[in-house]
Amino acid sequence: MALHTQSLRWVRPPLQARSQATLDRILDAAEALTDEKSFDESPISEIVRRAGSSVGAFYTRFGDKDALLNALYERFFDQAVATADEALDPERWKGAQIPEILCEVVRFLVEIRRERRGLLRTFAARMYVDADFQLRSERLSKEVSSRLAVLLLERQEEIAHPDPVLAVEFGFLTLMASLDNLLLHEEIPISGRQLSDDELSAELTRSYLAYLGAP
Amino acid sequence: MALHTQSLRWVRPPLQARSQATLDRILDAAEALTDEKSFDESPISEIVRRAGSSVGAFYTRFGDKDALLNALYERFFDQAVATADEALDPERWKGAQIPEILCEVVRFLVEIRRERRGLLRTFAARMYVDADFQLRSERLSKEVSSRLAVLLLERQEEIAHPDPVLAVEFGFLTLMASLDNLLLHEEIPISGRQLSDDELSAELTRSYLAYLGAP
DNA sequence: TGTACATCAGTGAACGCGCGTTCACTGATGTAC
DNA sequence: TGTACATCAGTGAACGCGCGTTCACTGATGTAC
Repeated sequence: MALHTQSLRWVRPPLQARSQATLDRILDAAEALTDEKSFDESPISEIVRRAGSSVGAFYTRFGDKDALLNALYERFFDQAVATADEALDPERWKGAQIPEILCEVVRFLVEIRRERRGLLRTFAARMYVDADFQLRSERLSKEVSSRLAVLLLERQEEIAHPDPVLAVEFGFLTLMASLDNLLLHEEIPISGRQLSDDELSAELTRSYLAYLGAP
Repeated sequence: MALHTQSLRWVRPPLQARSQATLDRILDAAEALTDEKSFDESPISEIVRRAGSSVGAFYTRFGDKDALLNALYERFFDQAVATADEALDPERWKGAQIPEILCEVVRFLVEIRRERRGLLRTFAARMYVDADFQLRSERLSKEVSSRLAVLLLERQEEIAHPDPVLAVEFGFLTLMASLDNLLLHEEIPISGRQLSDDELSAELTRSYLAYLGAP
């Protein structure tokens, strides 16, 4: 599985099913904790307690606490790329126009941010503080962005922006930045009230489309 | 001075010129350090050493380390609001159209992010981790946003978006989010190369204008 | 199929380092008479 | 104008807590013959 191939870089590979299960439980417990407090505020002792494991077991898998965060990131990365591959498969969108595509993509990105809010918040915070981590997470953005680019640039005649290649990527970065700001923090009221996810998606889609110069 | 009025909430007020100077030096040293490492990685001992002060002096001003961060924020807040008041004064923009205004505003916001990168990065990271801090820094965004809104909504006939009030604020949030993502991290190459500040400003302005539905 | 041995996996108490915070003390500034 | 006293400001060594990490040990799994 791609998951394990990637994680190898941060985790001593488990050789028995038992230790693989322990590893998974530790990752799950750590991710669950991100919904409650920041990574720095989550001691290893608490993570392993929730995982029904022990500190010693932790250190047979991970070199240090940072390796855990990186492993969490790799796991998310692999899942995200796999999902993007499927969702942005050109076959799937045959005959569709750009607005249709973006509307769906935005909706999907909003949903993910809801589901894995704590984890993504942890990553977002870390990026501002750790340049290496930022580099690694840029890779994910590029990975998704390039797949989306294929789709949109096939429909270049719908794009009025003078530099479509730039526009697609820049617009995507803007979109991601907005998503992180709007959905990973506490609720932010806009023009007096809290926007629903649908309204938010609609505005973000509208913004991306307008920037590209598509209908 | 507004600066001190605000800071009162986080700082025991200095009664002598000498202690005011010490306080300023501590704030300056702390802000300078944000260019080198994160706030968490900057021990009080190092901050005060750079300020030519001492740990004890620190604790006669600040209740704890958090109070320092909050004081830094208050200081920035007051400066930012004062600047916004001046820059977005309706008098100043008599006869100007929206594109002109936004172009200037974006350019200015980019510049600030260059000048105070470390500080803003510290704030950005903290927001993801500390809900109280986020609330406080939302106030700044609203403060600036509302002044910009006055300017733009005076020119409502230039705005095609069906809900101009929402559009102005939402567009501003999107703009700020993008600025933070693009300028507070390490350099991010876009479509193969590093964009200059001018190119970046141009794209961000174009994006905001397009979303509003202005020329 | 059973036995011996090697390696993997896991345990949790103990260690130790870093850093925020305290505190007993010295020096500077201001004020009252 | 000088003196005594109170308060403010500053010093830096010492404390102590939290938490990441280590380590001596037990138990489980796999393998060779």
